Amino acid sequence: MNKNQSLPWDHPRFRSWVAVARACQLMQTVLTRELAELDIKPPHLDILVNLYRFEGISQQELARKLLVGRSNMSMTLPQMEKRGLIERRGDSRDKRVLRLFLTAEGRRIAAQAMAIQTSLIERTLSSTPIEQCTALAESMEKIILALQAEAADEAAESA
Amino acid sequence: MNKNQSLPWDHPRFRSWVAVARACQLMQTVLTRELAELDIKPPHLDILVNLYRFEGISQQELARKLLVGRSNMSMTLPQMEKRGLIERRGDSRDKRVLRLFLTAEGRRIAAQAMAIQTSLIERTLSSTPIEQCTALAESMEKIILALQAEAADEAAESA
DNA sequence: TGATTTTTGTTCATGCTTGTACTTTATTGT
DNA sequence: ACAATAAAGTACAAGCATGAACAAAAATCA
Repeated sequence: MNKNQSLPWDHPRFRSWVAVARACQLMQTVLTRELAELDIKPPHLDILVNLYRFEGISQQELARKLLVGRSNMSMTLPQMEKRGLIERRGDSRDKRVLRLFLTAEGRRIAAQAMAIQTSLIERTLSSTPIEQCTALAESMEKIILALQAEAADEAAESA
Repeated sequence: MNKNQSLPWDHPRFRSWVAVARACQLMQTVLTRELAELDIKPPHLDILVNLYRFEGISQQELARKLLVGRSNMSMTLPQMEKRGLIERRGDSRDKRVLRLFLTAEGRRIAAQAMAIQTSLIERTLSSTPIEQCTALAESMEKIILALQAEAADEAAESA
């Protein structure tokens, strides 16, 4: 036998994380389907939400917040601009940066999309009590910090 | 003002889920980097793990477990077969299905990849006590069930 | 000031995932 | 047995995300 005690799926933390990953994947799938009626996808929602909160942010800053590459923004944002959801204005002080704003239409779609997402989350997590959600958030914050440290380490390694 | 109480990011469950999603995204990024030394990516690891556990599974069953489309398997598995990680043998009873097996090399890579993943998870979740991980897993299981119900609903709707 | 380095954003080639249409083989119903 | 339906796998085109190479502008610093 394969000394079963060392198989990954017997480790409690491993099992926990597998569940987390699976839940995320499913949430993404369902959210994608529900956002289809607004003709947008989860990445667009992430962008809209961030522009809603942080008006006038630059493409670079937005990419950092979303944990994606700059080129991703360079591909996606012009599409959203053509669809009239956002506007890109050059910064007067620094001619390199483009500052991002929601249009009226963008704000409207953002509100609807956030309502859909919020509803989905509330529905899905309704069986998990608030205090457990809070504990969950705290665990995740710690994990996020640990992972950012990992990422920074690897980046430094390659430098 | 925008009646702040209704803004999504003020809802505790919303905030919790945003943290979960972010943690998943970071975990995926770091895992991708660490698996690079074995020249595989997270989807390959998922496949290897499932073949490790469920030898002789069909492509269809594998796709279902991984929550991806059949065409995905049809694209990915031949690549892995060419790289000598897996083997596909026709079922003698049902000539439609291909049953999947790890090669010796595949088993070797799978073990190394699982070690990398386990180590990453243990490292990252080390600051979260075991009993909290267990609670986390239980929350996630409930969420998974809720989401599968959602998915089934929407599938039935379109039927 | 003038040269070097950083920063911002774009472009392009690559690879992954998805959905749809299609072929082959099993199963079901009459 | 035969026709109709369902299931397993494949092929292909389209959409996204990524990383590397690039151009323009700003910051650093000598």
